[in-house]
Amino acid sequence: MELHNFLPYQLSVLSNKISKGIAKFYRDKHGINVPEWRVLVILSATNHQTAKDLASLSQMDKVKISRTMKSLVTKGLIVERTCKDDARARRYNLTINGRQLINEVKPQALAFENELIKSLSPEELEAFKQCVSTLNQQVDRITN
Amino acid sequence: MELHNFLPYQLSVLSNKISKGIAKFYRDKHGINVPEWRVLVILSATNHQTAKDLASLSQMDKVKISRTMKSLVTKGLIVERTCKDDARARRYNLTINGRQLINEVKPQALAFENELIKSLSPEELEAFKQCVSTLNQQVDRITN
DNA sequence: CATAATTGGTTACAAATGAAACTAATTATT
DNA sequence: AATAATTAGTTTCATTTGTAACCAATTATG
Repeated sequence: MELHNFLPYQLSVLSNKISKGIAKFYRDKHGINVPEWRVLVILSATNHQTAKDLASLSQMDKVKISRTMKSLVTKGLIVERTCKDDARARRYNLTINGRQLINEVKPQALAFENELIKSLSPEELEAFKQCVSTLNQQVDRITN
Repeated sequence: MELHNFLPYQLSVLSNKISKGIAKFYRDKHGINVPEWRVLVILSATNHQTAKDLASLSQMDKVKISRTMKSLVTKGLIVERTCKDDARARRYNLTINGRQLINEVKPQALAFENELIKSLSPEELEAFKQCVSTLNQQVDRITN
């Protein structure tokens, strides 16, 4: 077994490199981290979610979400509103600033992704994404 | 932009799930973590490396390696020997215990990988690995 | 309807991580 | 050969993360 040929390792290295590359855009210029970025992206598509929703949509655990929401509120990027149907929960919405940030960073993130997948042909990319999806289901099957 | 369609996100989720799945084997039973595991795997293939070598081979930074080596020595899984040609460096070798651990965990890790890639056809897998490699080079190109 | 079980979210504590400053040895430069 | 620059590795400190315990509200059960 060579670490370099071990798929889990290869994926980990690749994924970390990519994440770091993109994080650079929003960390350096806007001082937000990966969990914050993910929550903002989700809210920019489907506003007005609860922490529980966001945890599920982002695949992050509830503790991380809790801390992230607190931080985003402090930074003025989202607002917290009470939840009519459940007094334990609250719903979150982007503020003007939050939306502005997203509108600024999103194109850069997409450009990065584009630059990246430019190295694959459309067919290769399609097949690749399909594999990622298949593998994802398979891990779930194995680990549950 | 939907987070679920964003390749960097998909890869991150997949990679983390897989890593956790494998880490379970060596964490629960042997109390070692991912960096420790990686170093042990490398040493099991090519013993007698310096910290610098291990950092490069494992793609982890020198601080993490430094801490990992210390911990592995403490756990009796590797031994530290002085380096003839450079008094700053030392070389590391697996102990009997270290080798035993690797021999026990490696098959489980490989079995996990096998179970995983079973979901792809040999051609799909080949193409997938090729893409991973291409993307890796492309990230390096972009970020440097 | 009272109580038990569950659920949404937070807090506290320990461990992991990253960046920068640091020490000591080596190599390069003059 | 003396000094400057680089390199191997460590330490320190602040930030992030994970686990478990926790509180309060909701739902289920007898």
